[in-house]
Amino acid sequence: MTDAFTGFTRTKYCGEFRDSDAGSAAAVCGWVQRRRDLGGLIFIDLRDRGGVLQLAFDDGTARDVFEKAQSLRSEFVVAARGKIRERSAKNAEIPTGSVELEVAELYVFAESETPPFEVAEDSGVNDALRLKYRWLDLRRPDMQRNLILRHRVAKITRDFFDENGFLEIETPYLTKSTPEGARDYLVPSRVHPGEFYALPQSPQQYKQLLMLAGLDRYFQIARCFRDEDLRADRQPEFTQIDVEMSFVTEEDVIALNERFLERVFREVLGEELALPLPRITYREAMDKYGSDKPDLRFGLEFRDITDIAKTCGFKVFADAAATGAVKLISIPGSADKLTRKQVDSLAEYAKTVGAKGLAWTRVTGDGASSSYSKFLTDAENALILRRAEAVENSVVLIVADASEKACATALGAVRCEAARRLGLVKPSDRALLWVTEFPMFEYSEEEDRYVATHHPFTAPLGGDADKLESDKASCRAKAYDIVMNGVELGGGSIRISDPETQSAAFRALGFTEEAANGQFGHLINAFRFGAPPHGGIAYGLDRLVMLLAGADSIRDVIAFPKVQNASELMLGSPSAVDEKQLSELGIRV
RNA sequence: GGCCCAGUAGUUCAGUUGGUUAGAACGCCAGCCUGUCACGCUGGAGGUCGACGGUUCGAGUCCGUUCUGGGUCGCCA
Repeated sequence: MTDAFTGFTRTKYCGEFRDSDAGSAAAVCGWVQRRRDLGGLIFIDLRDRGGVLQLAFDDGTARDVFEKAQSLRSEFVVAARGKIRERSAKNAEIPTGSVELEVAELYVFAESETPPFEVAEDSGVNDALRLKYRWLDLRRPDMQRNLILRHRVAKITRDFFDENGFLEIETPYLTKSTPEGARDYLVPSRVHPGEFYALPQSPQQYKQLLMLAGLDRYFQIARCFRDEDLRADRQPEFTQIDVEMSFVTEEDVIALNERFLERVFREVLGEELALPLPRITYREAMDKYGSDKPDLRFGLEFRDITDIAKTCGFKVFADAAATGAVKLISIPGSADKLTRKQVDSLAEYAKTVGAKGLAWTRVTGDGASSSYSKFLTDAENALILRRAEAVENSVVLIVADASEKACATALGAVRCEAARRLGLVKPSDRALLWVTEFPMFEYSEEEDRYVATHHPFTAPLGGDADKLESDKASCRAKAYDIVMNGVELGGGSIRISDPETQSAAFRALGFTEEAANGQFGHLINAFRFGAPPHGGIAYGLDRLVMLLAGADSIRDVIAFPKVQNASELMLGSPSAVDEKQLSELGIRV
């Protein structure tokens, strides 16, 4: 039987009681975490957002209250009044472990069926079940900590940018489809049958227009939508911290954002970031780590042996070196941990990330054993091991590919996988850096043309402006990414602010003037009326919170996420709609 | 669209070479228990081995298809 709720005022959250509260009256409410019925003595762990408090019922408890306590089960919603007292047996493991509530009044506001899984930290329950019963999953303390942390990051964001003169301005969610970039989510228009709004992939164009409008400094915590396949760090709707500023250079944007990150780390983790953050260029990142978002929590920098490979007698190396590259990493102190079998397993992994194969040498106390040395001269083998700086107990891993980029990308993935398997990363390690000087363009095999690496409004690097159309492959941009632990946390750029350069950029991307005007006419037009120099950045809030929380997936820092096939298991979206809705929208079945 | 992993009790898992009645822990139910805090003790209930089809004297186990979830490549300006 439950009690009618006629109002109840808690003293404070369960987890907030301490020694100093002993002797005072208290009222608490929450969910039954656990019942320990010792016969003449009952303990209830009561849980709310703030933590857990032990309720005690004993021979001093009124009989009807005691009997009510006997009937409590997991996840019942209850409230209790009584007196906080010091425990006779203390529990040092929990913050409230030295006190308990001596219950005088007990109310049961709701009973509960036995939950499909235990509401507890580290439950290890199947994701699908957790998401179907997300409201139970979110009762778990670790999930509540994550959502609280997310709130704090959002609060710090608003405080920081407000204090630095930024205005929070909302931009539309119903906007216009742009064929560049990710697939759009489309929303049919009832008023304009056959026409569609698009949900924004980011507020990019609006925020630039706000700069043209003279708002000078803007930020927004904005939901963005991309209809692409999901990953552990990618959801179809996600949240950006979107920032744009006028009259700034890259240095201004980077300096301000370093102070923002410093503030987040200090207030959320209690850690001091060493500023300025390290910076490496895109070129250097690709050359040393085979990634534009390198994980710098461990070393294992690449060494290039293309020159040695070119002239060697091993066809696999020589052929790759002729047009591409041969690169290696050397992992010291690993030969005793990476057995022959495990190296083979890494080679299998390498193939899944695009490598043709993985050549290796294990340097042990007994000398070197190698998958390729028999094809090379002693001098060439020695040269490679010297280049690798391979000391005793090292493993050297080599990738050769006729495309330098494919070689670097594959070895980069192997580098991260090897570090993971060898446990080279401590959970507390954090490595933040800026990656700068991104290329303006990337060649897209699929489209057989150059596409914008960042977006078509990114300004070319000072010295590279004349390469916009003449040397697309080597033209670099005033673009920068902030990277943490191998995850792209955010990225931004200085934007093009003069119409001439913008036209050149569109021409470089293969847009005719008509096409450019058709898609971006509003921006091009606006640039003719006095565009201030401007630039900005956007962070993936979900990823930032994920890393700060130490979560493995952004699903763990989003209250109601979607699963890999982009459906939401609790409400069951997407779902079919009835014919009437479709016909109203002018959509034929 | 491709590749990889998982699916057995409410939950997390084990299940040998294909062979008798599919097990454990936790949870749940009942009884006992006055200082527990993962309380303890005793007893009990609980299974379409994801689904369908096939091979076989016999399938949780082998094969095929499919569904669900996860990871990843492509994709993500």
